[in-house]
Amino acid sequence: MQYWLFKSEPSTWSWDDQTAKGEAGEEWDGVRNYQARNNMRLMKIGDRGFFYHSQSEKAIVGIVEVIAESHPDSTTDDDRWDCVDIKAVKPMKTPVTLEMCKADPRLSEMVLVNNTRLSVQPVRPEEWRTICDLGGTKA
DNA sequence: GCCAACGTTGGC
DNA sequence: GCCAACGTTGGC
Repeated sequence: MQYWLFKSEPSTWSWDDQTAKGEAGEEWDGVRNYQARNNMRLMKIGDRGFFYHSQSEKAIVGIVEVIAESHPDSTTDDDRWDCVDIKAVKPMKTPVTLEMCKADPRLSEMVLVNNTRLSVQPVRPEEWRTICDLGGTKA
């Protein structure tokens, strides 16, 4: 099982939008970046991810689960772009802000901290545990 | 709102 | 195949 992080601007697609979809989940579409797409192609059903709000909030706000593996992105005819489906699992008890991640030495090598622009990124198991801890949430 | 970082495009 | 120009993202 792998861990990931999904980044979204709350004004475009927020945690509330995601939870409103319930068990049915939703496509993580609109990704037009090869690295992010390649990460999605590696995902398996049951993999877990953090849901991160960029821009104003800059915090990990919830946990999601992959419910469909990579398939063509329905929002484009361009066959270069694939996406997965994810569903909300649970919110973080306390949102884990970017500031907290930067301040924690255990997270100094996190992609979120070092490559701010990558919208779908891998998370190491130890980073996953650290963030769950900071967020007061059991994985 | 600005700007740095990064990715992509297109001319050569 | 290189590299300059451009566009986009996201933190500040």
